[in-house]
Amino acid sequence: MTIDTSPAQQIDPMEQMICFDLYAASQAFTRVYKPLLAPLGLTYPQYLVMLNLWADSPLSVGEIGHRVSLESNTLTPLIKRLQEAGLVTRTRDPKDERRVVVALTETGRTLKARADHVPLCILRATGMSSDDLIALQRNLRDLTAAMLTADG
Amino acid sequence: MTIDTSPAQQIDPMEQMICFDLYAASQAFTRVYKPLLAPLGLTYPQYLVMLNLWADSPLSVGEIGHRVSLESNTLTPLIKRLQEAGLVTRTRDPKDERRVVVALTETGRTLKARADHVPLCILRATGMSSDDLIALQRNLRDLTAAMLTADG
DNA sequence: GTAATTTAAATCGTACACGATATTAACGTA
DNA sequence: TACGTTAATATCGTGTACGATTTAAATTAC
Repeated sequence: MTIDTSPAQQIDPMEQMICFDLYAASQAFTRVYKPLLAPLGLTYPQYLVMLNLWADSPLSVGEIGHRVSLESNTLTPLIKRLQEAGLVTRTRDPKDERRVVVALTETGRTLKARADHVPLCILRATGMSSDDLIALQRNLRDLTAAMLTADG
Repeated sequence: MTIDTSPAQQIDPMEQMICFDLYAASQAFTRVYKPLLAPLGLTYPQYLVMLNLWADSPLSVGEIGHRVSLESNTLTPLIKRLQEAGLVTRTRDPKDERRVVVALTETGRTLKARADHVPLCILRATGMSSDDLIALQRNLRDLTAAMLTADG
């Protein structure tokens, strides 16, 4: 293959890097979410877990992990913090003692009302139209899919 | 603008979230970078720092931080690891003893040759044309700028 | 020229991420 | 039914992120 092998470093190293822009956008979201979630006592990953439980409770650790793309090594301590905050319970599934079932407590369920305004705040913070956001979302998903199937 | 204020939880909670797609895309990049950077003994954030030093050495901790959008609380331990790996030196600036100047060692400079293929591998893994990538990059930067100026 | 302020790094504590390994339960097979 | 395998969590170690505080040097104000 013939490839442009001109040194990358002749350009501003950060200028050319799509991954850096992704990282920056991701961080920008984190910064917007933080003041919205702090009054609820949630971090952003915790909010993602609660979102899924609000939609569907109970869920096993593995089911949550599948939805938020995290594994037990990250989720177990995170969910334990939610438990310490009184938002969820963790119990072994009697049908399959390997599974840990996470369920909302009444406190956890109640918190939902206080979180309902968050998505709209985020949407407005983007300053983008729904159509543009959906287009961007599609681009990001295509990109992600391509990256994950890349043969390296 | 007219906004759909229907409760978020009636849709798949993850489906609607642009921030989740950003996060996923970012993680996908991390996964593609890891096998490329592991042979060099670098993590992705460390690679970002090295990229800047390869372009411009020496740099102060603050200058590096400005370029990679990280602060000393993250950079100091990261740079100490690069120092332990023999890639950089850390010295106080005699002109301003508050500043710590990070400079490449000969080993650090030499590593550049082994990293030169990385950007091209990444570009190919995206499966996107340069034009599409640039367009996406522009979208992401607009989005980031809007988020950071949002009045919350 | 000293005190108050600002600035640059570092330190500390909390919370992700994630590879590797361990643990325990369920399952499949002889 | 004992045994090897698979599956679901948990644990451990390393490395970011980042808010809050600390330290020390430089700058400003007076």
